Amino acid sequence: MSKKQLIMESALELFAQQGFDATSVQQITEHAGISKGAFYLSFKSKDELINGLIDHFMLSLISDIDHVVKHHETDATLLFDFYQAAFHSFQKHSDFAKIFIKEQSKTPNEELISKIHQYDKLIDNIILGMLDRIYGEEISQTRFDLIYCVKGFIHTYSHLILFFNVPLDLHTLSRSLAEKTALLAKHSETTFITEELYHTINEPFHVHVTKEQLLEMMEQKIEELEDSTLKESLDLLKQQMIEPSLSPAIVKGLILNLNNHPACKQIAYLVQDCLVND
Amino acid sequence: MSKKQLIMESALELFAQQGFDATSVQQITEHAGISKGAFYLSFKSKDELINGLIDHFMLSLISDIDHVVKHHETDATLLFDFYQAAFHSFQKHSDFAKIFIKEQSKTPNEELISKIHQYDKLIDNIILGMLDRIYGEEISQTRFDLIYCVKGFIHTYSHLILFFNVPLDLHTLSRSLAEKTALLAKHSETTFITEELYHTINEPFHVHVTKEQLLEMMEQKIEELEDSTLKESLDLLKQQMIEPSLSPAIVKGLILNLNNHPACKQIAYLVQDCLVND
DNA sequence: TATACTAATGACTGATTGGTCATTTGTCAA
DNA sequence: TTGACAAATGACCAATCAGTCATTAGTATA
Repeated sequence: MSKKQLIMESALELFAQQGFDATSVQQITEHAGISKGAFYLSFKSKDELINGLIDHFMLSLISDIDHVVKHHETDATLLFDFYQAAFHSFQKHSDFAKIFIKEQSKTPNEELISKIHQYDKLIDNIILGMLDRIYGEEISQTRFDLIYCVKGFIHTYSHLILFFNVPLDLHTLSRSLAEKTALLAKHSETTFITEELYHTINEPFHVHVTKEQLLEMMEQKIEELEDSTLKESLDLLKQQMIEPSLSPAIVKGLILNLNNHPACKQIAYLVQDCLVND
Repeated sequence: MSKKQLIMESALELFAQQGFDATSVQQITEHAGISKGAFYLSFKSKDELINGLIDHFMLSLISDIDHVVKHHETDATLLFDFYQAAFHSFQKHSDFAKIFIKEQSKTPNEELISKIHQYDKLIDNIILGMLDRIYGEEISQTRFDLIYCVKGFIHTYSHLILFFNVPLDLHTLSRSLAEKTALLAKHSETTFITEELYHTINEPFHVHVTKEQLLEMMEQKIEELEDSTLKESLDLLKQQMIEPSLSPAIVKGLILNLNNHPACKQIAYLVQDCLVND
């Protein structure tokens, strides 16, 4: 076993027990039976070690479930096998999994958050691909909500697997979740996460809507809408963006008008951003 | 605002951004505009502050959703109102909620983990009570699994609410989750979490606020409040706790007075627990 | 004004951290 | 045995932490 691997395994165990911050490099090297200096021959810093661990686990998990989804012949047992693969992967790398669930969104390291978010998107895509393949058009209204439900199931039940030392029947669990997922896919009808919302969430950093783009979006919305109050509010706000003339209170009120209608919330958000920041 | 409150609010903001460990007492006191020494006049240690914050938020959340579940007349909209209350509470105390979701089972502080686990069990009981009330025998095989599904839904969608700065329609979200929960309750059949397993995981427990602690909290609240009705209600209930003399109807009315004011809901919950159980 | 008391301060302590580097140890070939 | 080189060490550093305490500022009473 290479020194790097030795360190990673020692660190893993301690991180799972105590978390990143609470585990010192000293502890890691003592646990691995090496000196502090030797640690820094293998890793440039503690952060580099953490990054390496995250990469290792996430790639392992993702390739596990991706393999199941991609190389599956009949759709009949796909959901079941997906859950089975996910939970097995969690169990196999339980120390990794514990860290991942515990330190989900710690904030000292911007790079790390972005990395986890990227992996999360990959998982989303695998789940979405699976659901589309099984249900096709049937779930066109609820496919993004279904992703969140599947991830919610995995999260809560993983907690059970990882943090309670009881023998669990993963076969029954996977069967149970496959049944639940199928029920939601076939009968759920209410859309909460629209395609638009989903894409806004998943690209929050790169999304920069220019003033021109926003004006165009407003124009389009005005044509789509029926309600005259909303149409008028949008039109006034559009003019305000081109040539400010209204008082702040009026602008605020107009934005509130939009906020009251679900179909306009998204655009209200963008308009507010644009008019407040100018 | 008392110094204690000032510190708690300052700390809250910083904890939500950076986490517990990454936030120093120095930072908190600078943000609050007081000296480091003054911090230790209000709190015995940093841990005591953290404990205080957890207690404050969890009791607030629990009393919010408990109130909805207990005082609901028709079962028809109960699920919807439950989700609505939960998400509103999360949004209202979004800094608290962020901390709770981030640092779930983090610190090596044994006491804190146990505390959070105990609150989690309280929430489980409220959810279970709600589900039993709506569906009764119908869900006898799946009631414990349903708890985990409801919590899974709340967890994933809370993530959306808390960590992405987008406008969300909580009304639609609650409707959507109520629909999903109803689907699972009515059609799901596979049991994974048996009664035995559930009780193995959750050893019995009580969050116990002693009478003395509660009296002290009431005392403090009386000083904070302005409204004379609330002050008087609290004072009468305090005397009632020391030396019962009022009729049950009066006590009930006084508690209702408190319930009408958001800032007192949580203390109302505790007082009710104390006076009803005695 | 003098006195008594509490509230508030911030320099300080001792412990711990991530990271460095002069030194030692181990392992070769010559 | 020697010399050359890499591998490994751990004392050390600056920074930071939670928590303390002698001192000062502020306020109310006599």
